[in-house]
Amino acid sequence: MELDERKQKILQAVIRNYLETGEPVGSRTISKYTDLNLSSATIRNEMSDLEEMGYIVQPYTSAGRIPSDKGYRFYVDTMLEEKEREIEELKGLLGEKDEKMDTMLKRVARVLATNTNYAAMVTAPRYRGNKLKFIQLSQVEAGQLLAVIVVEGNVIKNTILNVDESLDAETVLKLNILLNTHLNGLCIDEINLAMIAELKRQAGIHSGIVGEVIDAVAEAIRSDEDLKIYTSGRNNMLKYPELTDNREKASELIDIFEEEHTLGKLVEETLSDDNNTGIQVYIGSETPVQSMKDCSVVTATYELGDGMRGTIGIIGPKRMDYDKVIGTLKTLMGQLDSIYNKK
Amino acid sequence: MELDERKQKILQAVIRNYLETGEPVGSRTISKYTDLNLSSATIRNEMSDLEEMGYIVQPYTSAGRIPSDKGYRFYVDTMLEEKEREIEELKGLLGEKDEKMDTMLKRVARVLATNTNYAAMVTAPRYRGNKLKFIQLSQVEAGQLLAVIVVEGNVIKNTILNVDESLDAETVLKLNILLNTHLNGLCIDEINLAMIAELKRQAGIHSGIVGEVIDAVAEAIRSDEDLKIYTSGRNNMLKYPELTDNREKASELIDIFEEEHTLGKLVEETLSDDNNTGIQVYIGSETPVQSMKDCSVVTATYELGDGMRGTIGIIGPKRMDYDKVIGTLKTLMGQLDSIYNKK
DNA sequence: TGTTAGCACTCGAAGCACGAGAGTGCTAAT
DNA sequence: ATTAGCACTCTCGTGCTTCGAGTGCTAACA
Repeated sequence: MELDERKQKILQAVIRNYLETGEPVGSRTISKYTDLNLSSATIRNEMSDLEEMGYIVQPYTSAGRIPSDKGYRFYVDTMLEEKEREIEELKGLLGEKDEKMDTMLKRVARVLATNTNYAAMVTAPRYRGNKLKFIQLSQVEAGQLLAVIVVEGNVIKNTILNVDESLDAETVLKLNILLNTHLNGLCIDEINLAMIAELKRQAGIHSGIVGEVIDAVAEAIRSDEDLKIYTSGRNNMLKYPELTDNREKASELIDIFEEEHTLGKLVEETLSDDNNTGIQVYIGSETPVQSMKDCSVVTATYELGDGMRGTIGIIGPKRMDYDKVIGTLKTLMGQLDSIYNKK
Repeated sequence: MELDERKQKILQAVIRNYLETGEPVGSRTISKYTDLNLSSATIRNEMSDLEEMGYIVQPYTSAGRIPSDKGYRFYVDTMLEEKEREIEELKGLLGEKDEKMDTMLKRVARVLATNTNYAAMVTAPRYRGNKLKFIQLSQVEAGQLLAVIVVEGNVIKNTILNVDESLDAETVLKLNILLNTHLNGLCIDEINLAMIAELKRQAGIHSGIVGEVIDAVAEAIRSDEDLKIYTSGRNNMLKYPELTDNREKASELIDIFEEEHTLGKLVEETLSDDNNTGIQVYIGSETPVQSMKDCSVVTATYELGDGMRGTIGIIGPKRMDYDKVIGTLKTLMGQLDSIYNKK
């Protein structure tokens, strides 16, 4: 059977209507809703076909129809109307490139959540493959060495190292020069064992410290551990009865946001897909996280400068307003881009 | 009417039972439950008295009784059995004094939440009145100056300053020495205008930078803005039907955790009370946050060194296991104390 | 005087029947 | 190919009844 234009129109009408109301939609509604001027009986026949083809389902005999995952997928793939939305609140965020990254991201999450009425998550950019910009060792007190590591994009990482020996100012200065001259401008892949050995050799009796610093640098750049995720609006999930009609479901859903590594899975998936246009939609069972099978997730990758990539995600019910969400994300991407890349 | 020993025993039995079951408790239950060897009829009379005195209430005519806020209050004030609990998982946390503070606190929150089955929050210590330990300026690139500020307790704060001028290494070194010699060991109150003026004078043409650094220091120490709160287990709230029997209630409750300044109110309250023993219990309407009037909140203040104080809070239903929660908090306080203060 | 047994009464929870309404699928007419 | 008509199905809300837990009161008892 073929999905001709009329069937498509009906499918679209069913989905649109269901997105709005959340109720199964019947043939009579469609008959009035569309400009097809068909009677409900005709629509019924068509809907029967659509059901057979798997685009819509009946929750129970003689109820209206609701879209299946396949239906949503078709809708998202072919029927979206790009309505570029203006996110007014977001305008106020621009301009402060070197503002603390985390306040910025936190705010982005909040704006997204309140704007869409879904839950939002934003991951801090992962600086895998990114360049080291600056290292600074300072002796804070005897036996305690503070290592500050700055990575391209002004991401800053502090670590306190405990050292046995007490160092004089000059030694610290020497170490700083040593480290900076050799390591600055390199990305993690370029710091190999040979180089570490050479550094240690030059550091002489302080090779131990160099080792520790290198570890700290590796740690700073290693992204997994540092995967910070900001979320907002998880209570929005409670607004959608189909997601939280019983306690366990609700609890499970709220719980997802507690465990960072669960959300991390979403991120992995998104980032690993290199050739995406930037926006990705997971509908129902398509999501990599099993416990979100009743949700849809829309993710977008943002880029700040060389290879610094983070993810923004919106999590909501399957009947989310894909148009709006995708539009919102797109404008947001644009804004971030113009703040961090063009300028 | 007097609250004689028998009445107390009955009150206690009612509360204990209600804490366990969450169901209104009837006279017959008490009659069997206690070692008083009284018939249900007698208990009924006593319960009638207790109700008249305001310690218990009937949710509706001819149902069992549940404790009122006053009842809980009496219970908490006079009837708690200190069962010092061991929090096994917590043992693993010790020893790492200079570990990153925030991972530590996050973990504390999680352990508390899973251990008690309530929601937990932990605020990072506010270092009001705390001493500056170390300042380090470094030129990261032309026009960008990185200021690292370390406060007692190894709380580290980074700021990037944009400066017009490009400085040579020697100047930066001089500024560092200048700042450190004058400011180290001081707390925010001790850095007055006269001192700032003197510093600026000595900095000569770089007085502008000094000004910015001082601002950054002030910002670093100013606690309100930096009030970080770690939460965990908010989905636990969904486990208690009386808190989340309808959507709005649930949503409102989950929402509380989203807004840091709401939780902040609890903290304010706790910290401002100087002469407390360290643990404070707010029952129902006693809490400073209106939207938590169906909850109880148990907060504790922890101290790390000189005046660095933070708050730990457990939020749950009024029928929370006060014994357990208070016990848990107490042992936890002890552990924190031994890690950070004794050592 | 304090305690207890007995009993009528109250009220919510759970179960059941029933009708209304929305929607379908099929058939026959257009 | 479309549509009107109709019987059928299923959910949802409503009202009714029953059940049981629990109370309050009274009268008897130690």
